[in-house]
Amino acid sequence: MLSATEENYLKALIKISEKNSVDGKVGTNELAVDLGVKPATVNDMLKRLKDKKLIDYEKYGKIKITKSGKKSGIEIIRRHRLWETFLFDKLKFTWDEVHEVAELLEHVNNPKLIERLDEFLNHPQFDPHGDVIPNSKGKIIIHFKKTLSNAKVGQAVKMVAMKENSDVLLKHLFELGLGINKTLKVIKIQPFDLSMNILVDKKAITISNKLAENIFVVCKECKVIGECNKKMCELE
Amino acid sequence: MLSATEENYLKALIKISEKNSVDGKVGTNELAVDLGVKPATVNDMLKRLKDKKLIDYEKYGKIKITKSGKKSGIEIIRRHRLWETFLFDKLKFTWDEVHEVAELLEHVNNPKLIERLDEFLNHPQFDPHGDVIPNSKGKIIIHFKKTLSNAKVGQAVKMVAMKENSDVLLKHLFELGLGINKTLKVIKIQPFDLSMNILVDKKAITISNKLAENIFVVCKECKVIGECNKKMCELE
DNA sequence: TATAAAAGTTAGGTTAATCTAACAAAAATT
DNA sequence: AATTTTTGTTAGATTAACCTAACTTTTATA
Repeated sequence: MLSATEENYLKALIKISEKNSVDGKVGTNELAVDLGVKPATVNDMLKRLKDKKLIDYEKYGKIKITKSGKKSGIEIIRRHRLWETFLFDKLKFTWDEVHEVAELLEHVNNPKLIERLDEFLNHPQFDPHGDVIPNSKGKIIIHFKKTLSNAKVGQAVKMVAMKENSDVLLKHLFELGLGINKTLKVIKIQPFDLSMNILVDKKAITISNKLAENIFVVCKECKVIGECNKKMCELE
Repeated sequence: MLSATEENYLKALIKISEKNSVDGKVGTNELAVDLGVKPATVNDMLKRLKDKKLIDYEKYGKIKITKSGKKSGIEIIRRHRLWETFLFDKLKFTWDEVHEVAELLEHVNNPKLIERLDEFLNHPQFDPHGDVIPNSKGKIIIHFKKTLSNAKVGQAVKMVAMKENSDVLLKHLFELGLGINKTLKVIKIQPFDLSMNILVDKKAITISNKLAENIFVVCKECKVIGECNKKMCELE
């Protein structure tokens, strides 16, 4: 069992090591700054996290999260992002309000709660900030996050997710014949309002720029979600 | 600001003093047993709660919660019961599973979260156990909780709430012309399946016993919710 | 390369929440 | 009323999470 504080350390460790993405190693001060505590406090905690085998760490060395630490940390991130999605989609919080509240809710540790919440939210893939929600196995499906509004005329893209999961959006997409895994080809973009003429299932439809901004796509080459990489991707 | 532990002490104090309803005073051991800690621990906490003016307390005397303590405690109970309702209505937890999870969620202290949740759940008046949910002003509307299935032939009752707030139930009630504050008069009860013929807005309808068990009513005399008292009430 | 700056550590202290063991007061019973 | 039982209190420890102040190691730079 992890305390809320320990969970926050793991989360911070993952966040920082992803930013300084060289070798994923983090310093004591860096962690202290991020968590808003003193380096001495971090030092205490490092001993405990090491005892629990959540980090690899030697005196005066750098901190590296272990596999088990990362697994736990990703679970916290999953909870955080699911709660953010709940607050945004269901309770109508704005995207800038959700983080603070999710920061509290994420420490409620009950696996069934999270699975049911995920189900209730329709297994969302992105939180309201557009960050990927790790799945229940702790796998982060990394795709090259771009909205349809980034696509150029002539490009073929595949829809992989939507920014929000509201009933109105879902219904609208359904009526247009749009959905996850559909291939969309951009035929024309109206310069005036940026609305798009696109081809879906051999049918031409028109969608507004607002809608295009809510649809996440990958380039057609990225056939399997998660296998898209920057060099291959046609989308900027 | 109250810690989760302090919140639990207040909740326990309200619960126990309502049970031993003579003068609402509680003993140290009693509290210790309820909270699953040692009396010595309770003693420490009593000092802190007294400093914060949440309880009245003198050495070797009985504990009495103050007005301010009660206000905070009722707020926790409100959160708890709203979360229970959420878990039951939306996440399809069973009524016996909700308590444990709500016990964790209730300590997330964010007023906007609770107000939005209340709204999202359609301002429920009862939790899945049938306990009253205090309103946002901390007022507990006490009505004589009985379901329509308790009414006798010829009785006129007023609908005050429903046991759950699921979409299916809400829709069903709407289609039948039933809703909060409607007056219902029982015309006949079928002995075979206990289904009822009732009069609503001068229209006769038939409802199943299952539905009748999900509708909370007060006797017609209790015109204003909260002013119903046992002696007056026709319902047993 | 010597030294100053930055980064990291240790020792010792605090607070909340818990404990055990010993003691004191109040209540119940003989 | 005296004694036993129950109830409540105190003192002293522990653990997690924090702190400050002093110290040490590493790194950067003059």
